[in-house]
Amino acid sequence: MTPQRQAVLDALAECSGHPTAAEIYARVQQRRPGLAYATVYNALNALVERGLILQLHVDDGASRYDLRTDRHDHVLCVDCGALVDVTAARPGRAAQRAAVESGFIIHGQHTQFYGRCLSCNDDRAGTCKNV
Amino acid sequence: MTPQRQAVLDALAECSGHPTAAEIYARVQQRRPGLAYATVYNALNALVERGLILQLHVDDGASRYDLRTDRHDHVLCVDCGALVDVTAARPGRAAQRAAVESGFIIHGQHTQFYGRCLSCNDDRAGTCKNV
DNA sequence: GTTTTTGCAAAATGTTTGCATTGTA
DNA sequence: TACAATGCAAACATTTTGCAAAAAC
Repeated sequence: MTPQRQAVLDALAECSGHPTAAEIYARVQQRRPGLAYATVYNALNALVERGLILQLHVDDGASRYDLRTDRHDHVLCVDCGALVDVTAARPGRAAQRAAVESGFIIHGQHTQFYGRCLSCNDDRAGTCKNV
Repeated sequence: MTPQRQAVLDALAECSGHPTAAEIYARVQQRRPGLAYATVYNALNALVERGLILQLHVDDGASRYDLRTDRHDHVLCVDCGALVDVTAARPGRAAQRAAVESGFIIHGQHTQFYGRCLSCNDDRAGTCKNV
């Protein structure tokens, strides 16, 4: 754990929600100006490999990173892109059935829910603050 | 539905599994040489918008496209990248709990299972044909 | 003293855009 | 005629790579 990686981890902790690499880069600049973009990616990849953070692929944009590493699922607002953690469903039956059906050995699972957040649902005018 | 979009749809149907835009582009070249890469993307986006195909974001690489539009889930081999359809779990309880927990109105859900396919599991030497 | 990491720029990858041209309703 | 789609190149966004210098073990 180098100072740079710690700085990236700190920046991730300070960002609310599930920031992208770009957001983490912007935040980390406040503490360690000049830290290279590539180093942020290096650090993020290293942290993901070590299991200290999660990398999420919620849509076709940039990856988002998540400090929470226990098993949990996510709800995405299709209007504003807000991403919220939710308690994971028990793996149970679904994983077992998927294993039988596919012949795969299954290690994990992640469910992504799609919907509309409270703000986007209340006012259809698009004044949701998360946009 | 233009001839180009039909050609893209045909190419998708001919590709086994869940091809990327690049694979679809390569395949469509056989029928309509010279069809532009951007047109393939245009066509894919138009088809996704119309609900004729699905766009999947399984990892940080290229999007994969899926002819199957009924609700179903996917199993990903973390070694070779093979992606297999499986029957979707009933939405039921999990979605409802996610809605309560997040305050979102939830329209849909997709579960991604992670594991290892039969080939990758049998021989750890990496002779899996899907790689 | 060897191995890993950083920093930088440049490359690779995946996708979209601007715009003139073509085709279609 | 109007409207949308194509084709092309170039732009854009995201992420990785190559390599020299610096730091860590």
